Amino acid sequence: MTNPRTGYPDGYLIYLIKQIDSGLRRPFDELISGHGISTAGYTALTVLQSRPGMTSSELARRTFVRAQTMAETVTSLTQAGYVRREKDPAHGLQILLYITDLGLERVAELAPEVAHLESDLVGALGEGEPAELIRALRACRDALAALSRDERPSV
Amino acid sequence: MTNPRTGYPDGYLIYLIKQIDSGLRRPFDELISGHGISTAGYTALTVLQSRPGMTSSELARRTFVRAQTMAETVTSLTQAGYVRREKDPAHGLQILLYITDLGLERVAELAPEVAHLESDLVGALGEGEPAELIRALRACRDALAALSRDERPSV
DNA sequence: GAAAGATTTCAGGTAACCTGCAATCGCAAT
DNA sequence: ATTGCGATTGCAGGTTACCTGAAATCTTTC
Repeated sequence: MTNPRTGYPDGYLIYLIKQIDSGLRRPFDELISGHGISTAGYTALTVLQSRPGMTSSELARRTFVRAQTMAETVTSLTQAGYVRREKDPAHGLQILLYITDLGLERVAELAPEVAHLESDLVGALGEGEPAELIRALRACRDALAALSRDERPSV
Repeated sequence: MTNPRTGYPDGYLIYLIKQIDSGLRRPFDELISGHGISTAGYTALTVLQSRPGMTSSELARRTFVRAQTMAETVTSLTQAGYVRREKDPAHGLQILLYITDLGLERVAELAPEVAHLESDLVGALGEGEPAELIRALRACRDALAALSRDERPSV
């Protein structure tokens, strides 16, 4: 009933994460809709901003979705002019993705509002706690990545 | 660009939460499908387990979804025999929800596997860190709840 | 007792996932 | 070299979990 690793009921951590994600969905969608971009698209765009030249499949692995799902997202971003596709000269098969100036513009436009929502989210936390929270969540994310590598090398 | 409250780029905390939620989706779905229950249904069921006698609308507020959405989930749980609906004698309109023995059975069945997934998730964290993480996430959840109360008293 | 608010229900729609299948290419081993 | 395997990409078809809109019923408030 009570998980010795967490000190709370089994599944409570997972429940909390799902609950927060659900609670973010609406305010987040409100922010970005009206800027001509979807939630999935925004996520992909921010990853491409910090890591230009990824393939769609790499992007899919990083965000824990199937390659086919990410391909759809990337297609609409490309059609909107936020992402540019370039054939990899070394790898005839792969197509490398780059965020365009227009894409950078959209992300920059949204940054203040996203930062504001994030500040609301951590508003009740004390000094240094948000950084600590992020550190812990990164460890969880990495654990999940290791899990999905082991269990489904590629489907 | 960098949020002074988090010490990380704007939106990174939100990104991490969405990423982890996405990473949990597949292993979690794998766990519970095959036990005749959906993700949304499982969530509602665990809440009803700890707080019997809620209305569907209350449940909706708690999980940050619209009342109509929760009504659908509750309908299928009722049809499956996991939830019992009882007219509130004091409030002719409200219908109170109770988890049934069958519902409790399903939740109990799944508890070990959910606990295992959760242990994997926090596997890289040190002594006492999971409890600290949960505490911080609860504060974030409460901040979100306050937000949604203020901005949309009820739509 | 009428207006305002909340709960429930029905109807219709969408975003973001999924599986399955096929074509193409790189790479390694026979 | 050719055969076979894994990875990337593309196309087709579904599902889940959300959403809005609108109406009926009941409670509360003025």
